[in-house]
Amino acid sequence: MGRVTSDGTVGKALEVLDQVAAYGRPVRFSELLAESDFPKPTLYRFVQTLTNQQMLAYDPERQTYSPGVRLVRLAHAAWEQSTLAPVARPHIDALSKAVGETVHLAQLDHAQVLYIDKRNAGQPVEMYSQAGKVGPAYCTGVGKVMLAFLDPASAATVIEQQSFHAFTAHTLDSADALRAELADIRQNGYGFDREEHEPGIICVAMPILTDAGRVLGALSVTSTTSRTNLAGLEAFVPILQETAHKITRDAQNWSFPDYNTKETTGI
Amino acid sequence: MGRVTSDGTVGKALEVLDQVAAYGRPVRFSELLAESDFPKPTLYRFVQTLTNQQMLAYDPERQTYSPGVRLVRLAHAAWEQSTLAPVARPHIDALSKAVGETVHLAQLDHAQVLYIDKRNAGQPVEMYSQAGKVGPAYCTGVGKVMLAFLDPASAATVIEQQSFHAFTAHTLDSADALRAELADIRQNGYGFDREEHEPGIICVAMPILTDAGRVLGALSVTSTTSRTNLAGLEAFVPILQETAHKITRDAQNWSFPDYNTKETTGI
DNA sequence: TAAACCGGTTTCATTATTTGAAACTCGGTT
DNA sequence: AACCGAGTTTCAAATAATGAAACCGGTTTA
Repeated sequence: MGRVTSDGTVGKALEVLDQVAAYGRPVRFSELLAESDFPKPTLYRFVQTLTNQQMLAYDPERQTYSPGVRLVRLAHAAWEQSTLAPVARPHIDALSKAVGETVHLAQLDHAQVLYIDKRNAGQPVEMYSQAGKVGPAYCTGVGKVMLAFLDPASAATVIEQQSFHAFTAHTLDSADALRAELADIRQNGYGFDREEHEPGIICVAMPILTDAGRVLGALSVTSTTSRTNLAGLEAFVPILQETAHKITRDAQNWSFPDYNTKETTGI
Repeated sequence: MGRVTSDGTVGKALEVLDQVAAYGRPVRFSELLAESDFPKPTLYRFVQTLTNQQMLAYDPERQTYSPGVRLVRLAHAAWEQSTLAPVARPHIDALSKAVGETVHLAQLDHAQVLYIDKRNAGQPVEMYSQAGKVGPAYCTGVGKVMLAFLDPASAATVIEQQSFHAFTAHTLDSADALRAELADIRQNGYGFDREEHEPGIICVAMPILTDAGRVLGALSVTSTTSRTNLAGLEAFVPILQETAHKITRDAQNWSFPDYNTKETTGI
């Protein structure tokens, strides 16, 4: 678990915050302590401070900690300002309506795929996904297309960090297999998920690149093997490409108003 | 802007994070400095640290900072674990389908309403576009019903902090007017927004209370004066009440599995 | 052309905060 | 009555944060 560069006290506190978030359920202090490098009083004080600050929530009943509501407020601002979501929104609305299947918008965050937005079309697979959720990069359509177009140095670093857990029989199970697949994707300009993450779930994915070729994010259309097949999904490539280009265009022109009232308007 | 109790370095850094988020647009260092109590190098180092930690994102092009993607990841965990959203989800899905109008789920966060989830009658879930957004408590349906059933001491504190900005001609413009309205709401068990926040927008709201009467959150059904009127919305009271009760029941039984794999399953 | 200016960045001695071993509290065992 | 484990507090030593001042590179002003 290589630490980034631990910037002082703040970095350490945020490390603890991450630790709590990683559990995916409320945790007791002792559980954190067992997994932590910090001595007991140090960890204790971090948890106290974070709780004071509403970055953690404490349940006195169960004596557990979980990520706090303040994060929800902060994340709204992050989502609106630091992700592709606001620019992409109208385009993925249109895409979703046109293809009638579930659409995902994702960005790369460290070595993982971070889902930024999603549209469920008509009668979708009840698949459980949401904005803010993270997934593996090596076995999702969006993950692979982003890796494929990442600069070689960064790509190498990210590939290094993949775990290659075999979710299904089709999951790519080694760095070499992944690298071969990425070369393929670079060739075509888009990629598939061939039931590599979940059985029965397939998708076609398109990178969103700047004119200079830098990766901004990725788009995908997801379906099931019972409704269609890879050839069927491939038919969506032109509209995906067009949507990606529109997002690129808008992202590059994206500029913030000189003055934006801080007043909360609308809901 | 009264500081809570400023817990050391971490508290100060988070104060800066809040400051950036409050802008609602990317900000320059100098703008932050002008508004900040911190000396230049101190503020500079906080911004540096937060950026390193991906809590802020730096745009070298424009030389601006905005809340970072790490928050989106963390907030997902917060939303899943520390809010009513996961328990309420199936119930507001059903409610939304039944009433065919926009449904909101909110909680009280400090003196503000924090929107936790929402369903658009036509289009489904659009995650943090609304969730995470904050609004005034004194002029929204959900805000007023939560205040009405808050314990008197907390309610007084919150009322104290309202600004009573007149968004529309119908906005309650004083603490006294608000207190009278709250008494009314306590009487009825539910409340309305009579175009108090936005012209043409009306809603009926229902508190979500524990059996002991503690406020957990609130639900509302929103519509427009062109489509219906208050009497029309009042027809939704029984189903809103039923939904609120179901959420209460589930929230009280809510318990986390003993062991939950950390593996990312599904998307 | 020089001088002042401005936003951003770095230095470094001073100061205040963090740190963690140890010790303590409080329920619940043994 | 002694023990145990989870959580909490103490306090001197170690460390990290602090901020006045100075610096840098680009732009405007005199």
